[in-house]
Amino acid sequence: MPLVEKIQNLSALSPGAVDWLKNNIEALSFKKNDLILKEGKVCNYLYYIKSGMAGGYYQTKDQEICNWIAAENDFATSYYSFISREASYESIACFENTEVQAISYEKINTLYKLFPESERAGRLILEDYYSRLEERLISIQFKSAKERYDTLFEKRSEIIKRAPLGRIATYLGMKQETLSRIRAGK
Amino acid sequence: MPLVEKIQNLSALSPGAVDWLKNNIEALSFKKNDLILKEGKVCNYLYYIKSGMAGGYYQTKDQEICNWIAAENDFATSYYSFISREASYESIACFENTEVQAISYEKINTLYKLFPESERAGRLILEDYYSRLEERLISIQFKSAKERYDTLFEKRSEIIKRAPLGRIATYLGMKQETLSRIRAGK
DNA sequence: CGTATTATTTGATTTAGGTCAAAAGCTGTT
DNA sequence: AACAGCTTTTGACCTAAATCAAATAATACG
Repeated sequence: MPLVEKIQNLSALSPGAVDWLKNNIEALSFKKNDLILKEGKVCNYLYYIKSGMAGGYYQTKDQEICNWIAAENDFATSYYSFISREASYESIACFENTEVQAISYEKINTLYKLFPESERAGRLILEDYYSRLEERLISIQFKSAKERYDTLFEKRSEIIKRAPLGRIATYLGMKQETLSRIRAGK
Repeated sequence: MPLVEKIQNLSALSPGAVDWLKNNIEALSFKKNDLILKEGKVCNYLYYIKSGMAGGYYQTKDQEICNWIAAENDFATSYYSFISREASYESIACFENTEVQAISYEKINTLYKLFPESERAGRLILEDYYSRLEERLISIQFKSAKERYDTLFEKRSEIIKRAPLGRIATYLGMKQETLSRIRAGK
């Protein structure tokens, strides 16, 4: 499903908005391990993954922690940097060769001005980010490592299958060894 | 510091916007243990605490988990419900007798229409909520119970002093017994 | 291919914080 | 003041997951 269709599913857009969007979306291609965004830069794009897989992670004293993992038909951006226009503390990297569609912060704002009904879709995308963050907090605070794994397995089995184990582990808030043992059923 | 001044500190408002705000803010008084918002209702107000203390919490299978605690000069609302217009999963209760100023969702939107420069302040308030949530996730995921307590003690000692221990414990993601032992220095 | 490098698994051990149970301290009410 | 009903503290014990260390397995690359 291309980006425009995905947005349409969130909230209907006028034909004019659809046309305008189609002319203002960029298509980009990344190779496995390419960085889409480097920590310290402002994230100027809302990305949408057509194929492949990418993730956002940040550096702590002694390890990289994965914040989110996005696959086909998922949005991907450094949310806080994108909305606040401040430097991102997270980097975004591709876990596979990845094709994305991207729309810049400026273009989105032009879209809002030209087609006010598009604000609703924009808000829905960003709210979705917020509620995912909330869910993640609740999951880390109250679920056991195995429950967190099982939930991800049910909801996003493509991540379990395709993302690197180390990334999945830090995303789920556990050590790689623990994830490996859970996976082995021990 | 009254609400209007607090907002001015975030982002300057025109004299017209300030006047309009002053005429459209409600002042409300709550007693200790009063509910400001009941779980299941849409949160229609952005509250601002003039005196007292309140907190947001939600019910799990076997306990109430505190999401946030706000004191004098803090904003307080059920963020997700307020922005999405959906039922709140959290309740807001007063931990002390509490005086608040409140502005409704509708009035805020009128303000935005009448005085577009006010959008910036609105966005800053909401971004602040998002980044607090992020900080909390990171803290729960990577800091020990004692470190989490110490951080709260440094940053918000009024909470440590005045909020009920059980609320502080669930807010910090630990058991009350653990918090009590940390406090006793054991 | 075969070897180097990186990713994953397995084993042994430790530990932070949870659980359960009871005691001690507070606060408000008549 | 005395009692009831909270909140907070303390003690003994237990367990999930971390840590440390090493062995395999998978992947990439000349």
